[in-house]
Formats: sequence, structure tokens, C-alpha cells
Amino acid sequence: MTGIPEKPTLDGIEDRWADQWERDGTYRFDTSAVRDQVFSIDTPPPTVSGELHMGHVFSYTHTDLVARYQRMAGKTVFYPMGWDDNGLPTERRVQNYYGVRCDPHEQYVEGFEPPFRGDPPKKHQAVPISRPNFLELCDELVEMDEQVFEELYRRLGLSVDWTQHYATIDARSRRVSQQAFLENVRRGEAYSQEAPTLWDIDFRTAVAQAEMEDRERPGAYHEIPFQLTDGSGSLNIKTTRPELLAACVAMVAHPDDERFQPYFGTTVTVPLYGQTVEVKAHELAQPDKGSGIAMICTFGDTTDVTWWRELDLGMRPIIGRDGRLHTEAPDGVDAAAYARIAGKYPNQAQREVVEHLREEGLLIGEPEPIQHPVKFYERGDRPLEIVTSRQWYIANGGRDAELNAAMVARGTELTWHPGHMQHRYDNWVEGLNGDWLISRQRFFGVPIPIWYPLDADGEPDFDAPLLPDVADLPIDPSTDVPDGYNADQRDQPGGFTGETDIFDTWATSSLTPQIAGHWGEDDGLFARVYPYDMRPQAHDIIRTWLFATVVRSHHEHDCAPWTHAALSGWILDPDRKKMSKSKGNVVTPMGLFEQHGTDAVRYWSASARPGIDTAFSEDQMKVGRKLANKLLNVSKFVLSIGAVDGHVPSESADLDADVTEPVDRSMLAKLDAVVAEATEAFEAFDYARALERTESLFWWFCDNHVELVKNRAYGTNDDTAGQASALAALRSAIATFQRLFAPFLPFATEEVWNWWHNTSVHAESWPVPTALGGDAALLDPVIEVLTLIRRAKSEAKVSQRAAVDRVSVAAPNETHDAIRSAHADLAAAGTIAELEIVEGDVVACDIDLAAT
RNA sequence: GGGCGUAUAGCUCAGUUGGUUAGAGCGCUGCCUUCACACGGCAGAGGUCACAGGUUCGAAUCCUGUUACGCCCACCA
Repeated sequence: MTGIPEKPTLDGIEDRWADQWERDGTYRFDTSAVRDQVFSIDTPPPTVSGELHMGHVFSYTHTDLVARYQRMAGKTVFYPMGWDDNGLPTERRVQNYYGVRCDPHEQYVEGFEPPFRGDPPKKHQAVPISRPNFLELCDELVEMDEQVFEELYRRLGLSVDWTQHYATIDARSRRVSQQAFLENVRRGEAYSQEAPTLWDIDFRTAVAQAEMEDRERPGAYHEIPFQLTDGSGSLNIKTTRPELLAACVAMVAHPDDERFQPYFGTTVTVPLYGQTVEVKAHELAQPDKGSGIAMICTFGDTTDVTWWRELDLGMRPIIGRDGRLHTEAPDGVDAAAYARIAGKYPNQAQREVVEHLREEGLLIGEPEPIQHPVKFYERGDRPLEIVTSRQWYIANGGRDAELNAAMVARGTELTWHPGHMQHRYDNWVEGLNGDWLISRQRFFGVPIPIWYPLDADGEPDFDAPLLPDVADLPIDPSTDVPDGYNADQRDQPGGFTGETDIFDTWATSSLTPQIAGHWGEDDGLFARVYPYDMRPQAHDIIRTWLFATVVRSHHEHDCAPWTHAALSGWILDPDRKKMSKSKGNVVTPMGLFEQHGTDAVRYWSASARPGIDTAFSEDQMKVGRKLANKLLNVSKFVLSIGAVDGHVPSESADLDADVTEPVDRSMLAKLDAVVAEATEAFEAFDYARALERTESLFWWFCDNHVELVKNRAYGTNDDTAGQASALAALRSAIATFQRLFAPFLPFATEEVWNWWHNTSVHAESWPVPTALGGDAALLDPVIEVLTLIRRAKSEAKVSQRAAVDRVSVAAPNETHDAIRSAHADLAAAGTIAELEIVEGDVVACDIDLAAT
């Protein structure tokens, strides 16, 4: 208990209380709690990029509001924190920070010193280093970044239990990730397959459907004739990718398209390259697109893959993993013609093919420019190609209707906030077109824990993978050796070989509930927190993080991973565009914390309704600052009345006996209603509503009720019972407001609470309505009269303290009792000598100002 | 092409099952240097609730349609 300060201030309270909370373990999870007492949160692990941006502040505050409410409402809150440091963003950051690049062919260098630590010059050529050296640098940088992040999150006032923390690349995450995958393999939910796959030619890795996005790109229709092999004419196609003519394996048109029905089953010759292909029918062919008949190539797009599979066509792959056309012509393709494009990138090959077509007179008309959507890896710079390779998949309902229905059903088990976000989930699940591709041909990530036996020729047997023992996890198959083999049998005929791929980052982060809850390591803890109560996250990763987590939970635990999914919106800049670095309009949170105070920044976040994209607004932060300041000052004022040496006399427990005045009971009745509303709102995760109701009554309380009763509270009228009533009601109200605001303004409320308590406000119980049964409406006509008196003084341009000789209040009969009950308070608040009440249709005042 | 969301004061937004004169904050105007707060207080001006129909005694709220903006999804020939 610090007592009431002479001059309350918000300056410096963040560091003081953040340190205190850490010392006291205020937010520590009680591991002995039973499940019913626990509120568990599957916190999003932010990508550790070295800086916190406003989007983090915004959404993490939302989660913290709910966590703080639940804690005060009596729950033990499991609020862990994770860092997502696994995957491409870290690889990129390591490359840029140290001026290196990973080349698996390089030899490991003991004690390697990178050329730079931070900001290599722009013209610096990245130094190739081995994979182990690269991973060491990843670990080093991640550790530095995480320290910076933790400081920022503490400064934001998150009530996280920092002892419950994890990183998606740490040993526990690797173990959980590998163990869950091996369970998937054993149950047949995970499998490897050689198949056409979306492929980023720059990152040289396979890409999942969820990481793919459409971008509008210019292209052009090239009209090209295919000669019928019986010489009876030609069929013309329009294609945007003439460079794939050499990969053509068939033509296709819609089965009902009368223009092409006569040709189904006949053959044509591919121009330039001479291979003979058949004309096929398939419903996916669209009669109104292009010329109505298309060529099928292996592979130009995902429709080609579908056609190839369903029509059981042959394969003529021409694009390699490096994005270049193969140097050798595929089967049946004219080698001399192909030589002109061999080894080129697709865009170069296209120019060459068009030139070639022109030379041969096989281009009908000029290419017709169009804008069309092209698939990109969301982090990539060049269009995705489709390359055949062996990859690992987890069944997610993309190929199995029954599983798909089960995944949709899991979505209905969740309570979505806001509810309409479920549509996005349904949309995504129902639109899946394949299983979840989890293997990546990258370096920094969790290794796929699999080996393959090699036959006498040294060829791996992919159908009989060697699995490690769960007790040995985590493992790295590139250095660890499977049971029954010796290290020197690695990559030898009759020996074994390790899987070189790693898991996609989502394959690990889809297990955050299991990682944070110590699944497979502390079953008691896991049972206390799982399924979690809440998954907070951004709505743009429903199709990735949210869906993937549901998939893993469905397979492993046969339930939904949480009961509530709370989706937060985005920050928009004042032009209503999504805030982004490239636009140069990102503001750093630390500067805002320092300028406005953390509580003020949190206030801005808290005033945004759940799931709604929200404009960045420093004005809102100023309002929050004002609110925090007001809370300090009104607390000081109220608590100072009747205080001794800055200390408030201990509270009487018996409000019923102390609060006797109808006016005071009316105020507490209004507060009761707000407590009920705020509680109801928080139970529905609507923190913004709770704030708005609380704040609205708070200002009314400061401006009206305090002003009305302060003279009685001072005891200026020698009304002892009235004074006791006023003081008890004021202190009760202040105690309630301080707790109602605690989730929103954790620093300011802790500051004022400690003036008169020895406990943390964040460990206090959430307010419940009093049992006084006051008449909430009683004060309304009273305050109306007070406002009229103020208006009269304002219009007369005199001070609000100016004395009034006489006021005649005209008011409807039914309000007379109420106004009479506040007669003395009104007279004192308005400095009125004589106040009379007469009948009238509406409340009105006739005021005689005293002569000055 | 399918789906979802939003549209209320100059700006940012509330408005809970349809119910008197549509609310708040910021900004703006005027006033008060008041003994909790000038990082303050009091008061005031400001709205055809996107548009068009419909249901109803009564619509910002429900229904239909239209427009604008944003987002998600979709097989890109």
C-alpha cells in the first residue's frame, strides 16, 4: 500500500509494475488446477523478425484483455508464449544479416566467423556456407531477436506466463513435430508420393496449396493450329503458354461441345515438335474459354494435372527444379526444334517459340494481350511451375470426401468470433484440391525423421521407410543412424539414406497446442489445458494455421483443438489500406508506448471490435491517455476525502448499512447494470463492448455523480449519515471501476489500486453487482436539473461556482420524489440559496442568478 | 463465377431481440485560469442512418433489389 500521492502521474509506471509482476509471479499458471478452473490460450507464436509492429500490439492486446478478465473471474489462465523462428523468414533474415547463403555442398567450418553481423553493404556478394554453419547462424540470430521481442511484449503489459514459453525450432517443438508426424505415418494419415507438385523455382522448394496466391499478370493468347493426322484440317487452340508445346500430351474439349465431338478419339500433330496426341473429352474444359479446345501439357497448370490424372495420359515433363527447360527433348519430340529452347527459362523459351512459330507460319494473327491470374508462392517473385517430385503429405480432406466432411464438422464445433469467419473456413475446406504437402526442400526447420533402406543397386525403397523410436526424438536423419544400421552404411548399397527434406513451418506450428501443453512429456499438464479454451489469431491465416491445427488435432486426438476461435482484424492506415512496410507507413510501437503510455496504446486496441479491421489512430490513444489520467485523478479525489495521512480508512464491509441515500444507491444501481453488461460482453469475448459500457458510465460518474455529492461527502452540511453514505458509495464505485478497467489499463489500475490495497488488482476478483437494489433511474431527472443549472450559468457566461439566489424547477409529478431526494445535493452543487420544485410537463428550470 | 463483410455527424465509431426528439469521442464554436484533474471542466452547433422498393401502427434496425468499398474462395487453356 503506497498511500495517495500528492501528484499522481502515469510516467514510468510501466517499468515499475512490469518488474513487480515478474517478481511476484502475478501471472504464473497454477499447475495444480483442475481442468474446470483453467482457461487455456493457444497463443500465436509471432515470427521473430527483429521488430514488433502495430499488428502485434493490436491483436496480442485483444487476447490479453480476455486473459485478464478470465483471471479476475476466477480462472487459472494458461497463457504461454511462443516464437516462430523456424522456416523461410529466418533463413532470409540470416542471409541478409550475416551476408551468407546456404549451400549444402559446402564443407562445415569449425568456429566459422560470418563476414558481417548486421547490415552488409548492398553490393556484398553472399558467402556460400555449409548447412550446419548456416543453422548455427540461424540459432544465434534467433536468440538475439527473441530477447528483443520478449522485452517489447513485456512492455506491452501482456499477462503471459513467461515460464511457459517455447520456440518452434527448439528441441521440444522438434520432438512434438516429429512424434506427431510419426503417429500420422503409423496410422496412414501421412504418406510420401511421387507426384506433380507446385514448385517455386527460386526457392527451389515444393509449395502447398495454402501458401499459394493468385496475382494478375499480363499474358497473351497465341492462336496455334494443330493439324489432324488424317490431313482433313486443323484444330486451333489459344494458349498463353506456347513454350509448353513440347510438353503437350493431349488436346481436350468439353464432351457436350458439338464443335469438337466429331474429333474425340482422333489424333493431331503438335506444331513445331511433331508429337502425335489424341483429342480427349473432359467436363473441366470450358467451351467459352480460348477457342474452346485446349492442349494438355505436363504441366502448365493444376488443371493439366487433373486432366493428366483422370484421363490417364503420358508424361512429357520439360521444366526442371531450377526452373529451366530440360536440356534433352522428351519422348516423341523433335530434337532439333527442341534444341532452340533447351536450357532456357520459360519466359525466354516463350519468345523463342513465338519466333519459331512465326518462321513456320504457324502463328495465326498476332498474340492477343490479356490480364489473367497466375499462381505464385506467397513469398515468391516468379510464377509457380509444376514439377514432379517425391513429397510427404498429410491427409486433410483434399482427396477424401469423408474426411473433408469431418473437417467441416470440426469447424462447426468451434465458436467463432466473429461468427461469419466460419464461412472462410468452410470455403477453404470445401475447396481443397489435394492433401497437405508438408515437405520442403529447405534448410532451417524440423527434419523429417525418416530413413530409407537402399537396395543392392543403391536405390531407396520409399515404400518401406525406417522410422526412429519415439524415445529417441528429436532426431536428424542426416546425422543420426537408424536402428540396425551402422553409420558407415549411410548412402551405401544395402545400407540406408536419410531423408533430406524438412517440414514446412505450418507442419510444426499446427502443433502449438501440443507443444505449449507439453504433449507426450507431461500428460497431466496436457490434460489440464487441452482442448484449449481459446485460439486467438489473425483472419488471414485461417486456411493455414487454423485449419492445419484442426487437422492435426482431428487425427491425433479426435476432437477440435479449442472451443473458441477469436479472429482479430488488421490495422489499416488512415487511407483504409492495409498497413505494410512497403508503403512506408509502419509506426514503431515503442515510440508510441513512450509518447502516449502503454495503457493508451492498449486502449486504442481495445476499442476496436473483435475481428474488425481498424484504422490506426493516435487520436484514440490520446483518448486512452486521458482516461487513464482521469482514473488517477478521480481516484485521488474520492479516496482523499476522509483519508488520514493519504491512507484510506479500511472499508466497511456492510454497504447495505452505510449507503442509505437514494441518490447513492441509484448510482450503484447504474454501476451494477454496467458490471453485468461488461461481464456478459467479456464472456462473449467482446472486450470492446465491455470497455465502452464501463467508460461511458465512468465519465458520467466523474462529471455528474461526483460533482453532485462531493459537498455531502466533505461533510459541509453536518449530515453524518449522508456523509457516510456518500463516502461508502464513492469508494465502492471507485473500487469497482478500478477493477473493471484493470484488463484495459493494467498499469494505471495497478497504480491506483496499490494506493489503498496490498494486493495486485490483477489478482483481485472481477466485480459482481451489489445487492442494494437501488433505483437506477432515480438520478436521471436529478442530473437533468444539474445540467440545466450548468447551462444557465454557461449561457450567462459566469463561472460554474457563481452563486444562485433561487431556482424553480418545473418537472412532471412522478419525478418530484427523485429530485426532492437530491435537494440538498443539488443546492450545494449549484451553489443555490433557494430551490423549489413545481409541476411541469418537462423538466425545466427558472434561475435567478445572484447579483455579483 | 461463388461466398462474406462494411456503408450512421467533417473524422473514427456505438446503436443488444423494430418502439419516444439517432448517441459517443476527436475536431469545431463559446465560456470557466474551480481548492482531483489545463494531459482539465461546462455548454453549444453539426446527421434525409448509401440508394430504391416492401412488411409494420411504427424501420438505422426486418425482407427484396441496386450501388460503392474491402476481404475470402475458384481449374490460370
